[in-house]
Amino acid sequence: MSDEKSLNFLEEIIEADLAAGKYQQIITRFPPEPNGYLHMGHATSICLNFGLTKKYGGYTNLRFDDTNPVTEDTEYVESIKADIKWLGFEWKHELYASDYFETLYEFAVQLIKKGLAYVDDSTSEEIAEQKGTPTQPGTNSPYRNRSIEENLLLFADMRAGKYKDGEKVLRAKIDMAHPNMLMRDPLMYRIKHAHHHRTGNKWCIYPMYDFAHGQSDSIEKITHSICTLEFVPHRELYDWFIEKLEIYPSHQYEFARRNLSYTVMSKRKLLQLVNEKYVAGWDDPRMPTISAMRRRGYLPESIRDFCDGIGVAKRENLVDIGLLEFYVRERLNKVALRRMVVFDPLKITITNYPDTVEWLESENNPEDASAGSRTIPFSKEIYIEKEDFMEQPPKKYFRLAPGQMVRLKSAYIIQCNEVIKDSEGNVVELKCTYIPESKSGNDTSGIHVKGTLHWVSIQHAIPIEVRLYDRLFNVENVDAAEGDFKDYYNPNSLEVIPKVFAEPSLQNATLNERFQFIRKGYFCLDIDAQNGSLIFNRTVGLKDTWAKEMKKA
RNA sequence: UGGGUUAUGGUGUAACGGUAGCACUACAGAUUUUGGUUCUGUCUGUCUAGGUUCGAAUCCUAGUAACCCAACCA
Repeated sequence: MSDEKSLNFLEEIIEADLAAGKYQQIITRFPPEPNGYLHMGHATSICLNFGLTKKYGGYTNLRFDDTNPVTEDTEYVESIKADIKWLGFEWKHELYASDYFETLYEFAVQLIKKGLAYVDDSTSEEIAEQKGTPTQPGTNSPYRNRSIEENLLLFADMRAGKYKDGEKVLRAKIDMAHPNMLMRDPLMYRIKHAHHHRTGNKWCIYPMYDFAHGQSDSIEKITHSICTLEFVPHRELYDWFIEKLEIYPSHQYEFARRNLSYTVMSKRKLLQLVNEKYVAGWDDPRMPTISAMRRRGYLPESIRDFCDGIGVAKRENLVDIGLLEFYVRERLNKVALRRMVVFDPLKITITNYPDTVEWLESENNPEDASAGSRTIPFSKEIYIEKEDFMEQPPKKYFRLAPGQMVRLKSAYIIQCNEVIKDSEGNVVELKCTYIPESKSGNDTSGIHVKGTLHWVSIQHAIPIEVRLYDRLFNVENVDAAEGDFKDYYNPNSLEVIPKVFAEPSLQNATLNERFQFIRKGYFCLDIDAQNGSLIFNRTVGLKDTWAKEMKKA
C-alpha cells in the first residue's frame, strides 16, 4: 500500500527541478558561522542538506560563513567539523566565505560602476533613522547621489585603511521606500580593523551577510540554498544581487527551524548558560549541542532518525523532547550491553547458600544473540535496590516482601524470611533462602515468580560514579515563558551519585561501549573517567510503567 | 499604520477535489528471567464563517490567530 514515503516540500521542488531538466545534479551547502558550537537545530539542517544530495545525487559543501572577524575563531571551526563527521556526513569541499573576499570586492566595484552602490558617510544612528519603520517609508541618505568616480575612489580608500571603524559604509542603491526593509539601501560593506582567523590583517573592510551569502552560493553553483524562515525577507535581496551581478542563479528555500521542548536553542542563550556556569561547558551532557549529546551517549543514528522522523515544513513547531529520547532508546536497545548495578543498596544474606562463589552466565543483550555472554559472581551476600523491597507491599507489587519470592536475574529464586531493622526501625538487611533447583538455565523447581531483580555480589562489587541528567528547564516552551529564561533552569537537572555498586565486568568499560544497567537505564563512560576512575553518564532512562502506576495512585 | 510566512489529534508530519493516514504520547491487553523489548487493540484532529461542487483539509470570499522584518550579527 504505502510503499512510497511521501515527499516533503523541498523534495517536491527538487524532483520537479530534476524532472524539468533544470539541473544535472543537486548541490547544497551547510553554512555555519564559526562563532559557537553546533546544536540540535544545526543537526536538522545538516541532515537536510546532506540528506538531500545523498538521495538525489550531487554533493554538499561545508562553507564557513566567516564575514565577522570579531566573533569568529578557529576553535569553533574544528568543533564544527568534528560534529558533522560524527553525525556521519562527508562534505565535498571545505570552503570559507573569506576565500571569496577578493571576488566579492570586485562584485562590489561592479555594482558601483553600474550606479547601484554608494559610499555613505552617515553614522549608524543616522542610517537607522533613514531606514524608517515597517509602516513608514525611509528617506534618502545625503550621500546617495555621489558620482560613480567618487564612490570608486572612496571605496578603494576604505579598503586601503584610510578610515576608522564606522566612518564609512558601502550601501546598495535600491529604494528607501521599499515595503521590504531589507531593500532600503542595505549595507554591503563595513569597516572593521580586526584580525580575521583566516585572512589575518589583509582586510579592514568586511562584507555583510547579504552581500556574501548569495554570491558565495553562486560562486559554488549551489542549486538549492536552504535556510530557515527568518531569512525569507532576505530572498528578495539575495535575488537582486545575483540579478544585477549577472552571476549563476542559485535559489534560496526556507524551512521552519525545529524547537525542542524543555530546552533552548539560540547560541546567545546557550553561551549564557556556559558563561554563567549553569552548565559545565558547551559539551555538558545536559546541553542540546551535538558535542553534549555525543558525550552523553546518544548514537548519531538516533539523531538522524529523529531528524528524519520530525520531517520538514514551514510552520512553527515545538517538538517533544520525548520523541528524541524515543529514538535514542530505540537504537541503544539494540546495541547496549546489559550490566547489573545497584544504586541504593540493601543487603541480603542467603542463609542456605554455602560460603563459595559461583560464576553465573548472563546474556549481554537479549535483542542480539551475537553479543554473547559474560559471567557474574554470585555469593552468600548480595545487594539489591532498597526500592525492590517493601514490608507492606501494595497490590500488584512483584518485588520482594516478607514471605515473597523473586527471581534474581540470571541466578536463583529467593524467598524473604526475615527482616532486620536498626534501632530506628529502618530495614537494614534481609535474610533469605534460595531454591537450588531454580538456577537460571536449568530451572527444575517449577516455581513461577512475577518479579526479577538485578543484584550484585557484595564482595565482588566495584564502586562507580553515576551522573543522572534530567531536562535542563522546568517549562515546556522556554522561549515563550515570561521573564528571564534562566528563571526556569532546573536545579535538579544533574544528580551525581558518587558511589554505586557495579558488577566487576564494568571495570573494563571503554568510551565506545554503550551499556544498559538493567532496570536502570542506558549508560556510557564519561570522558571525565581517567586513570582508573569509573564515571558513567545516564544517557536516558528506561520506560518505567511501574513508577508511572505508583505516581497515579 | 506596511510587507512577508504559517494554520490538520496532546506533539510532529501526510493526504495534491474522492474512506483524514503514519510516528511519538496516553490508555487497555498478550508475551517476557529487565514492570525493559516485542505484539495486539483503543481514544483524541482539518482556525472561524460563508460559498462553489455529486463530493472540500484541499478551490473561492471574508475574517481570526501566531510568527518574522526597523544589528555596521548571521
